[in-house]
Amino acid sequence: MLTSTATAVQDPFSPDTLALLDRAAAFCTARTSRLTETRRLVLGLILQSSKPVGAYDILDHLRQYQRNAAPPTVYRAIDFLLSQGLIHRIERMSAFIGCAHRLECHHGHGCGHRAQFLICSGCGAVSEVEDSEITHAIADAARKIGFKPHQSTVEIEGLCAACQQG
Amino acid sequence: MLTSTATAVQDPFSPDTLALLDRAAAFCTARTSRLTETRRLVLGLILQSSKPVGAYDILDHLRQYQRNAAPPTVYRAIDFLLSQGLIHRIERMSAFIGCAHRLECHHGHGCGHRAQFLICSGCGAVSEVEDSEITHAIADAARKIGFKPHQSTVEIEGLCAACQQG
DNA sequence: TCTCAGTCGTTATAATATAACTAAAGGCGA
DNA sequence: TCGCCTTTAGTTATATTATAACGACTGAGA
Repeated sequence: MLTSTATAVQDPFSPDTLALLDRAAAFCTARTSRLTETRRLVLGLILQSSKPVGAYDILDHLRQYQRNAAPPTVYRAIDFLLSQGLIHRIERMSAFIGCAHRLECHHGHGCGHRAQFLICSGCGAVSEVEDSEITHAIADAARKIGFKPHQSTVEIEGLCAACQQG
Repeated sequence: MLTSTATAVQDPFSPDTLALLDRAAAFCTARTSRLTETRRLVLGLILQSSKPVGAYDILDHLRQYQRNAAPPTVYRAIDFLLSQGLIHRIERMSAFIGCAHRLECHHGHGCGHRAQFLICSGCGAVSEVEDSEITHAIADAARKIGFKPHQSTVEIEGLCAACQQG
């Protein structure tokens, strides 16, 4: 058994997060994309947070594990994770959250990417929903004016159930 | 009649823009808010553009008329115009466009603020719609999970009718 | 083994936005 | 009109978010 001198910092994640990271690794393997160590750390840091996290917050935490991490380190990982649909960017906050549907649902990995986000101005938490009424309404509205939609951002700011009690 | 030495730059706006600025001035007067000269210039510069404009683009142009304009000059004007609903921020672009409904419709000034934006990745143009299906779908989805919505951002990226021809 | 695509380290800088403090201008009641 | 107070604007500095550019390393396949 190794003792602690010069030992690298332990993997910092909770069992829940570790389980999600395992799913993410499997997901990437299936797509022949590579969840490298840096990418895995960044994803873990995002998943670990109950709120969206900014790139420089991620960087601060990442530096506990990789002393020479720099902004491009984080942004490259973020770009990868976005491209795989493993995280989402919340535009209003310039921050990132894990994708609930990629990693948490048990219905397989094929779910669409038509997510909407509910941002609580009380506690800062963001929940992701996939509401087909919204999705269809958007598609219809676009079609009506001859616009061919490719991707949409829906961010709803307000008060979550818990914060309405306070 | 004054001749041109040291004359201030002429008001730079097209007749269309000037008409909109007149409406905006009336709108502000009615609300007892003040469309000051700087705010009017910034609004004019935004309205004049067919695409969303960034704060520093505005600043560059503004400096033709106010040599000592600085970032806060522009951001203060933007904050005011946003607060009056005279412009919108396009989150995905960190840029601003005039509010079509405040200034262009002839149905009075009371229209709601539940706008959605269609962003063309071909030409960069953004059009604003107010689609009640989308608005209702969002309200319903929020209610379903006990979330009290306050404001929402809907930005749909894709190809406009014209750019689909190309 | 060679090569190529992909990934990462590193430095510098671009682009967007705000803090903080001072001064001027405008509205308003006495 | 005067003085007071609120709003607006000038100015400097800095915070925050994001990308450019270039070289080195790595791992997979020809």
